Amino acid sequence: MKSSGINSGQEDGSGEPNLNEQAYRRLRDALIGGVFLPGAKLSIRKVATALGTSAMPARTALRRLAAEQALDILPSGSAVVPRLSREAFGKLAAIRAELEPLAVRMAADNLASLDFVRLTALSDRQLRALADSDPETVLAADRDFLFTIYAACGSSILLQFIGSLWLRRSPLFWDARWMIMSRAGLPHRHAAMIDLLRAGNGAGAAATLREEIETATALLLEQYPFRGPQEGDGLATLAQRP
Amino acid sequence: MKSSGINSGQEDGSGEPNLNEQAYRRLRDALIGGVFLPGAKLSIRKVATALGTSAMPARTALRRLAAEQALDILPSGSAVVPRLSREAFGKLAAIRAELEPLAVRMAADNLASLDFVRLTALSDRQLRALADSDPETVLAADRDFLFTIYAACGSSILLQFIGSLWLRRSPLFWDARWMIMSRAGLPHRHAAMIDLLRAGNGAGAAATLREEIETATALLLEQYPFRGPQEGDGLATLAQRP
DNA sequence: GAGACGATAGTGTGATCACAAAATGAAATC
DNA sequence: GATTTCATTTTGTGATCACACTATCGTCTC
Repeated sequence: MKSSGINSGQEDGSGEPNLNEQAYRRLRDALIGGVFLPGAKLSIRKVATALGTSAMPARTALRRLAAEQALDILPSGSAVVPRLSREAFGKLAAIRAELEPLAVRMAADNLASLDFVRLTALSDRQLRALADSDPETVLAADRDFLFTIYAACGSSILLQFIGSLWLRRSPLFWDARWMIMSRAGLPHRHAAMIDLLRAGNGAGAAATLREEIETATALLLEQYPFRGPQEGDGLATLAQRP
Repeated sequence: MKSSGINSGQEDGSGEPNLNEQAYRRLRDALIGGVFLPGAKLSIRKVATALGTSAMPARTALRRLAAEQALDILPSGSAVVPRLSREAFGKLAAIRAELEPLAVRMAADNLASLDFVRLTALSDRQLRALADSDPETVLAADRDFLFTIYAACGSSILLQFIGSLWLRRSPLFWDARWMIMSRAGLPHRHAAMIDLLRAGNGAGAAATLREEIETATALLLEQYPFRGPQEGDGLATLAQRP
């Protein structure tokens, strides 16, 4: 991926991530890692304290995540981790089912042999984690696998949109991780996608992914207790994370 | 559209838009209206002066627009109006061709008779503006027509994504407005879409829209002088707009 | 004319503050 | 127990400032 000289204001002049960017990344990673439960309120001052910064970087990061749809804003102005209704989750999945296969199709001609080495390793890693009942690694390997493909699509906007969708539903997915773990057939599809992509069949790989998204969505729509109980806000855990 | 009690931090307690939101809307509308040329730099202090606020609302609005992909951020941290390459424009259109028909399909069952009255009026308005050689109204009627449909899709995220795509390519579209005006067949498709939607054929309307997006994209990819000359930054015009 | 250098102006970032609004908890009332 | 009221605390917003970095411009040298 070539750098276009355009970034998101993420580094100071020396190339180090500035405090805005560090706060954003830590919050983003915390969202992905299930630190916050759906419905958790994130106060600027409390996040700043947990991150060890003044209020400004926390505020900027929270507002950025809100603009990216990862967080909602209450009428009071407070940021809150989205609590997805069954309907909202279904619609989010419908958007994913359009955008992620598009990214696969766009990426198909750009994947190099090093990418395939990496994809194979990630697929294997997921298999092992599944056998080891390690949901965190299963979810991470899944994410890394798909984003390795998407990274080759050549569209930073498309990557951003997909990232937003993943962020938005991360808390729910983390909450549902044991349900997802019990689902059969997951690793075979990644291996199948690798084979299709190797064979130059981007459309086939895209269709396989679409089916995977739709299958996972149907499972969750059927089994996940939308609007389950919520406790705690996760800020103590945020302060402890690097 | 029902309010979910969740907003984007856009109003103070009394329901008035706060300064952040006012600055955001004015900048957004200025982007849509072609006030800024692609490549124009938007300094926080200059935008604040033009808007008549302190730096904070301007800064917040610029960062929000950047997070939404409407603006890019240079390595220096300055916000800049995106200058789309031919490739980037083509990819942006590919994303539109996935998301906007999805919105039409999702909206099809939710459109009410008042919506059709409005859609018909907007289609007629666009016809008149086309006859009157009034590009601003043509583009505005096109936008209002489509967003009237999309508003019924039931997904705030999808609306946000589509809005982001429209914002990002607005400066270019404004620049290309006379080229777009010369294109034949535009109003017939909106009338056809209305008929299809009335008949409950959301998939047909979505396919018609997809064809429209792809036709317009092909025209611009062929004829628009990507990386044309750029002058001025538009900040004086921003200060004058309400 | 091209490039390097230095001075100056402009710029974004992060910190901090004040204020008004929202949230919270306790006490009183029904 | 449920609701209302009130006092207090918390909270987001907007303003302002200082600082370090970036951009610009003018001058000098080759």
